[in-house]
Amino acid sequence: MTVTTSRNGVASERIASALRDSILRGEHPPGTRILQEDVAADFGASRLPVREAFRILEADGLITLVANTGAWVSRLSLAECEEIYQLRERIEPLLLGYSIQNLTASQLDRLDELAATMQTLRDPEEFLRLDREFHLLSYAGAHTAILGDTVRRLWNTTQHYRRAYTRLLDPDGNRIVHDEHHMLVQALRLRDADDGERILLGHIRRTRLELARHPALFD
Amino acid sequence: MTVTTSRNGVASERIASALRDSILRGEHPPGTRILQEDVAADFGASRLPVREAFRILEADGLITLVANTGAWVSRLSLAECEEIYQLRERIEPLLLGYSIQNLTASQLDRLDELAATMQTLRDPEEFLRLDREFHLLSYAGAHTAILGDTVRRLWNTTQHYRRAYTRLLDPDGNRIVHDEHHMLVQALRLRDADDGERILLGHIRRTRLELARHPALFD
DNA sequence: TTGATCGCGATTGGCTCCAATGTAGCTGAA
DNA sequence: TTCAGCTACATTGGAGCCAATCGCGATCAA
Repeated sequence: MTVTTSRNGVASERIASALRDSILRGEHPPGTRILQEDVAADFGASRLPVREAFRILEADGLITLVANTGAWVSRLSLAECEEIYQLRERIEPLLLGYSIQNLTASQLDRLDELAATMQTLRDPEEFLRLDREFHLLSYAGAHTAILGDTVRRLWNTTQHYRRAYTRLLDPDGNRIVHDEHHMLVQALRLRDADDGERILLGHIRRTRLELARHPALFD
Repeated sequence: MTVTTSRNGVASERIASALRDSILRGEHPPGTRILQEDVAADFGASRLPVREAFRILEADGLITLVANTGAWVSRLSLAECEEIYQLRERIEPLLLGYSIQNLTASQLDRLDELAATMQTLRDPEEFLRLDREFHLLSYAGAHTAILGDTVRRLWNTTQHYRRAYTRLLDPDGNRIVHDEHHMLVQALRLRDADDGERILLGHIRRTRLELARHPALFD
């Protein structure tokens, strides 16, 4: 399941959540302008909660606000994308270490199922949805607020580029990704933190290096 | 120099910036409630830009918003503080590696000066100001947006606890801190990234362990 | 034809008023 | 005395209106 639009909270948070999902689904590519009035009309609200939602998404790094001018879906330079992947190389193994001790049997089964399903998928958008669920679920055992939010923010910021990259992955690249999924789940099952962190680090590093080979995807 | 209230941007950003500084200066201890109307009156504005400023500070982790209820200066649990320090152990050496190549001679001189001044200071608030400047300046050579912002956010979130901790540091603890300052500047001067990262890592780790010995500072 | 300048329209920023919600204090009965 | 329920107030959330600002296009001169 994708992240559903939360019914909790006030309008600004609901709008931010829904807008975040639609940006992550690729409905607004990087560089697209977003008008307060359009969003307000979509949600049947006034512009005020939309302005607050924009502030939330700006802090998430998903949109860029310019005073008196407007809001645009954020673009990344290749350098910024590399920064994010270097950060993830440092942080995610730590988060996985927290998570690996507490994953339940049903969560591990679901991870297996996701890895198997992704192997046979043809649709890139469906792949991205499952990949996101795999990613979030593998960290679900870590009962951390700050660490988890930090990783989630970094992941979201690069979603557009993950999409573009996924669409041009050759069959061999796909095979590597699928192997990594299966190996990671196996390490999680064995509660082998060292092995899990090693596989994860390798995956992130490999992706970072491959993205660097496609500078045309960036500004 | 403290972080000055930016004159750039619109009211909500100016208010957020000024409020951030005053929280970091300790004028609103953790758990303090902040009313929209009070802030609006302080800045001669209506509540609207204040509401946007609150959203910005919430994303910074400095205040906590509860719908229909109010805003409070964030508190940290010991576990969250440990999370932050573990993150910093992973991230800051990376940031220092970027910075060490580009620090100018005048920046290095200022770092020397700061280290020496802090050694003779008696006033904790003045120490915190200089410590913050030292921290920011040592990373000034890193021309990174995302990495730098992430570290700045983590640093800000723990400022209250750094304050409380500084006030109860014994003379021996102070001596260690001062030694670390001087050693770090020396490594920076020699452009010795490995040594700089080692010293920085040791400093953060030591502080994390010492904070864990004072659980009474936290919730 | 090209460049700069002026003005208009589109869009965002901000204020005031009103509605909704949560909290605290009071009243009453067990 | 204590606890439950109710009422009133303080505070936040939201809508509409007006002002400020920016970008774009038209106009004019070189």
